[in-house]
Amino acid sequence: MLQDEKVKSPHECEECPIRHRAVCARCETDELERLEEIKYYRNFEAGQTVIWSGDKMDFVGSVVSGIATLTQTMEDGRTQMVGLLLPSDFVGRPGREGSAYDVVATTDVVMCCFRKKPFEQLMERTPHIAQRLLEMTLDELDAAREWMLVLGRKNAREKIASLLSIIARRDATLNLRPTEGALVFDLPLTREAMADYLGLTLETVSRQISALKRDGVIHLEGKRHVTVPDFSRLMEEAGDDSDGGMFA
Amino acid sequence: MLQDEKVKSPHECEECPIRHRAVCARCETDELERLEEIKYYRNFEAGQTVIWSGDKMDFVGSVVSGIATLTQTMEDGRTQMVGLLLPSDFVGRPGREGSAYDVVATTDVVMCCFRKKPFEQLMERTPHIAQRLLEMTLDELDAAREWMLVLGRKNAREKIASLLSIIARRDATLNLRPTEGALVFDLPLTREAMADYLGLTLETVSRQISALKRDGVIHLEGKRHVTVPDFSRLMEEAGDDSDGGMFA
DNA sequence: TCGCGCGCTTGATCTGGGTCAAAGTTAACC
DNA sequence: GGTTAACTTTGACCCAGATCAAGCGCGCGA
Repeated sequence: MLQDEKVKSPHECEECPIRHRAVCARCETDELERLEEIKYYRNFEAGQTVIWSGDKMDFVGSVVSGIATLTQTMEDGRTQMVGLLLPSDFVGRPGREGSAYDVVATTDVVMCCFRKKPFEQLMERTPHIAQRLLEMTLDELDAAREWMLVLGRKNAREKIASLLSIIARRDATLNLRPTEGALVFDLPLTREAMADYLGLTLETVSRQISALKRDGVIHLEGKRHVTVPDFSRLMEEAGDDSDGGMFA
Repeated sequence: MLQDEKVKSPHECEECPIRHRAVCARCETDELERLEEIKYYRNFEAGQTVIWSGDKMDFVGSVVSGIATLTQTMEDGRTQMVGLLLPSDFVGRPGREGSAYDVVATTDVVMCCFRKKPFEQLMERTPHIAQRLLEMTLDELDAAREWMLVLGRKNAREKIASLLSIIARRDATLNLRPTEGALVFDLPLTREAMADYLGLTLETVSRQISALKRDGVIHLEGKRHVTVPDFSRLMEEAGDDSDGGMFA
């Protein structure tokens, strides 16, 4: 299962791209050294499963680069994505043996891993880590609740618009692109993955994207490259007016 | 807005019904004394709004008794419940000014409150509180993700069965009822509140409850009193087979 | 005791999105 | 450079659940 996995030469925490957003964000230099002792890197290829639901997890860690998804599957095969893991997001749960979800890399992914036991011990002695993890978990909970509204009460068009606006927004903040006028980004998900995220079928996703294109809300180049000429228009289509603190 | 609110005479933490499940669960006696200094009780009547979405929160706290809900509302009035707060559940978010959701008491509720600032300060000096809060938040996140599957992929009948089995399960653990054979409990929610939880209309909720009754999955006395003759049958109807660790 | 209202049930009809089917696109791989 | 397979689009049709509309029944206040 892991034969195609390569181990990259480790790099220094101080120059890590997610140094100031991951679990380690609040750590002082000495705390970082302690973390550095127990960390290692793992690479996953696009499509590869990082962790299977039910498996016991012997590590926790952060996504350094790439995108992974958290999904739940019913016996009959219906699946629902329950989390989208971007760089700096944390994987695994301290104090729990197994994973409740499948974690799958949707692009090539580099993860910064810590063996679970040592990490848990370190966490007890290092409040900065627990504090940051609490903060991140609360943010994830807010995001999950936002998605409950999307899943429970929005129609297909609003769902697509919601997903696009979220991807656009995080892309703008991650890449710090100027955002003068039009937003431009690449969809990191297939139509099927979008459907799994939104509780739709891939056909409906395709139709609604076509409709948004036809109505001029978005512009498409190829299947994945999206231009949003007017972000507030997209927000309107998503059903949440207030322009989301995008330009705060 | 708060004129009908009464302040109950405070009682001792040591004999508090949620002593061992709330944020304070891990606190030692001395830590509890520190908490006791900044705590106060508030009572809310059924139907009363505890916190309005967007309001700045000057306190955080635990539900001591009764049931409250967390809901999100869109401009056009569509609402989605995003959390169900039972005794011992925590309300409010340290490190954030305003509430993102409406918090509404669905039954009479007693809350154990802490002024936000002092609580945050105390939390910094008391890892036991932060640890417990992290644990509770991770559990809430798991519950939220479970609901995302329900909202995104289950049909109306499965949704109702899922809700019933969750209520049945927590009722069994809270009240420590023997659970020999049939489960019996009262629905703490109106049909409309169930609909808001499940992303359905109240008519569909009503129809599906009638259908489950007709099919012998549940038995109803009045509108609220439910008997589940065969719990595993209910689980099957909910779409998740594995009998949920109910008898662990 | 009556009547009013709220919460609930049930029926009739409509429709958004699912399902099934087929064909178009793109990119990877001989 | 052509074949293939994965991904996507589009069309036709159908059904689960929404919507609209009546009525029921219990509890509360006068």
